[in-house]
Amino acid sequence: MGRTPPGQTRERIYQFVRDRLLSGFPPTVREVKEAFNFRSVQTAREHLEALVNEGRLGKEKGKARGYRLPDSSRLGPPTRLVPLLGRVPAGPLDIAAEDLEGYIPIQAHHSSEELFGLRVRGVSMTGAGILPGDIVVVRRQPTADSGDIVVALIEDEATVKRLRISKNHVELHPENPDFEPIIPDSTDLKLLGKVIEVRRYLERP
Amino acid sequence: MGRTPPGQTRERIYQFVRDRLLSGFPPTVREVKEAFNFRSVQTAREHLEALVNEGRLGKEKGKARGYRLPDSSRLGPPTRLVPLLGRVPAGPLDIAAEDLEGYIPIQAHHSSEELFGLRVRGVSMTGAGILPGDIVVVRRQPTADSGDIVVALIEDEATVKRLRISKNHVELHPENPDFEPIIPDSTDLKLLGKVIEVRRYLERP
DNA sequence: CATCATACCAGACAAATGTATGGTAAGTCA
DNA sequence: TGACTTACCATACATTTGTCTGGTATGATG
Repeated sequence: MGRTPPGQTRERIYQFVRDRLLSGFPPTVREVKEAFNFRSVQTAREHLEALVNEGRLGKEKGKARGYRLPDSSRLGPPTRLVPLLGRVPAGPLDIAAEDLEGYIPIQAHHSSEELFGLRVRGVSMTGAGILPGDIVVVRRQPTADSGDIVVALIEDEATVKRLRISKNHVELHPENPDFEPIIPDSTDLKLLGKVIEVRRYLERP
Repeated sequence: MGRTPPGQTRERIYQFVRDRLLSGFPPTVREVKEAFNFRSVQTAREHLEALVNEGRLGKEKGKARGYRLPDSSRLGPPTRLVPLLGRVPAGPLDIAAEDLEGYIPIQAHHSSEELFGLRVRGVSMTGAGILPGDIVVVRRQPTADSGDIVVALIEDEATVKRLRISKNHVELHPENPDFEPIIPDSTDLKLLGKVIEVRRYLERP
């Protein structure tokens, strides 16, 4: 019976399970057994239980595929995939397939948040470090605070701007001196949400 | 026996299952049954099977939690958690616990890539849309091309700059007119890697 | 040497989970 | 009206999956 030094297989099992969990399809104990060519399910199970006892994995006891990444401050909030949209619907996030560019992984602090990604097309926000081609991650909300960077729909066209609220009206400010603020008619403006994250991919895969 | 118009429950079940799959924990048929207060497992199963027949869900037949998003759903490359470092080691990525600020989820195109995140501290790259507090995602590599944005160690201090390579020497250029290019002595320079992504979190959790 | 901790195996059992069969009820259409 | 489609319910069975009990073997330590 071959046997590895203490801790070596454990570490490889942790990485296998972690990768499976991040890919969205948790393994069964038997899948771990097969992945490592053990002859016994119990071998896999003992490694997994040890990882749970060390706090590196969480677990829903007795449930199929029940191992989880733990909710710990080290790993941060749970990760989920959020749709990257080519076009934003005005209503609820019923995503038509042709509007879906892909998905991006986001650490979501509150699971009730409805998030989406949108690709920036213009240069009106370069002064705020938001360049064409960047992706903004937007939390859907119908209102925002003055000073927030928001995504708004004006006559069915989505735009990223800084919101300025005064007594009588709302303004959408660019962060680029070549552009003028937009003062939309209130019936033409629909605020979609607040930009909570900006991402730039510098390299094509 | 209450009953909804055709297609309405189906749509809500699709969204429930899709969100569970995007969050990384696929549901059992019984979990769908309970989420929708059905009295019978078979009700949930029939909706799920219909979604499979419509091509909106995939499935590993006979497997627990076997429903999947179909391959056409453009999920992108697998996600991994990449360490966010407070200090960059000059050697291999053996991370001391005090240097680890947390983890960020990255879609990794090549599993052999060694990645880390680093928080930007200065204003020398604002012209390139990289602001203080941003996180740069770095792929460890010992060389890069002229024009790449890189992370380099100069006298044990990590800096983010644009690399300029000429015949005789290497320069590290800021993207801010208030700063001068750095022309390091070649023994003082260690190139750690290339910046492949920039992230800005606009909101504290 | 005995003891302990760790890494593995074998087999059986309990529970979770997927699946199948038979059914009711409502709405639409010819 | 009958036939068909769809949305639900009830029950049972088959299979997968988690768990437990008993075991061997190796290396380190007192």
